[in-house]
Amino acid sequence: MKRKPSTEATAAWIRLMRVQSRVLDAVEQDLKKAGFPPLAWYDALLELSRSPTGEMRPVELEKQMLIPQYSTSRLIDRLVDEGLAVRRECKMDKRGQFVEITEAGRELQKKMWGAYSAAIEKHVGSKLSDADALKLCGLLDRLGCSCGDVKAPAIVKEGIPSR
Amino acid sequence: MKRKPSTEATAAWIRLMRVQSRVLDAVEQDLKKAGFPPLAWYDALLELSRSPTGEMRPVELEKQMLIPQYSTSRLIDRLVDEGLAVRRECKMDKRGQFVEITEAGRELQKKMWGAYSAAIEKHVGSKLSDADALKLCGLLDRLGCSCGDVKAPAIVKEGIPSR
DNA sequence: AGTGACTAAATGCATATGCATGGAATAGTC
DNA sequence: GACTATTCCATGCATATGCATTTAGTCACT
Repeated sequence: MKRKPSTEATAAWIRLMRVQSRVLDAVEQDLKKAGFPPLAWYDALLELSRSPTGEMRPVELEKQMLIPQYSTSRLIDRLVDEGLAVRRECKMDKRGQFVEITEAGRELQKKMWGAYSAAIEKHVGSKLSDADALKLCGLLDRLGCSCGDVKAPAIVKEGIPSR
Repeated sequence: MKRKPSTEATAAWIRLMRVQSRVLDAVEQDLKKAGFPPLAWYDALLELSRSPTGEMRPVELEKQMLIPQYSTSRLIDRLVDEGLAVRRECKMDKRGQFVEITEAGRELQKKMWGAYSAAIEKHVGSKLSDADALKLCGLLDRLGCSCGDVKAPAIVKEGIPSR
């Protein structure tokens, strides 16, 4: 295996990091200006709201969101503190628990989507044609295993995406 | 202006975030396993080593790295604490100072590039053809203003990139 | 020369994150 | 049934980050 990346691969990686970081900063700023909590709250609430029963095991949320276990634990803490979710014990597995979204959580998720979708349009949608967006997805898929991912395209068709 | 992004734009954004995050985690893990400090140290040392005089104003470093001022200040603190850089006063502007890379800093930057380049090849280079990498760059450039950016392609030709 | 606006950089305080650890429980094997 | 490895989740401690504020200095204008 080659040990040195080509200049093209290196440039692509650097560009990927810089652009993603810049756009994410802009999106987060838009959300903050609109008075919303961090994007991770939205992501968690979205995953919970998409669950048929409105509840998930923390370990499932952890897998969907691709964050460390201790991050999941603490994110749930914050959602619970704000009344956006509740913890309930899992009868089948006493080690674990369920996290269930509350009505307030569903409301916030919907409201955040309003600002989040506007931010996506502003920083991404207005700069890429649909054809280019599809091309970008295809290229990015080469870098990450997309098969095991949440079916983002299918979910996006619902109009409310997963991250 | 449209308020709602297309499903393609949304999917592209989500994919961008997930893939970048996954690849960055993998790269950071590789660096950590090799016993190196965080990638931000590398970026700062690279910027400093590329300066003709080996020194920069913190505000210049801040602009190159696209990080907040207080992050720059603290990152420099850490580099200085480890003997990788030194702070020197700026005669022309008594408010400011110069940050100069040390020999140890140049050494670390080179050593890190060895592991960093291998990680880029492993997680990016082995998965994208050069043609695809160029396409990816072109698409990403649509999302961010690349004119004012550090001339990454030119820098990459040196074999040691900027982020 | 004086002044107001702006800049460069550090820092206090609060919050978030990284990591390893620990406790309780489950699952698989013998 | 006993035992072991693994899993699920929370958390202590240390470090990093976000933010506003502060201080010292610069610059353009009058």
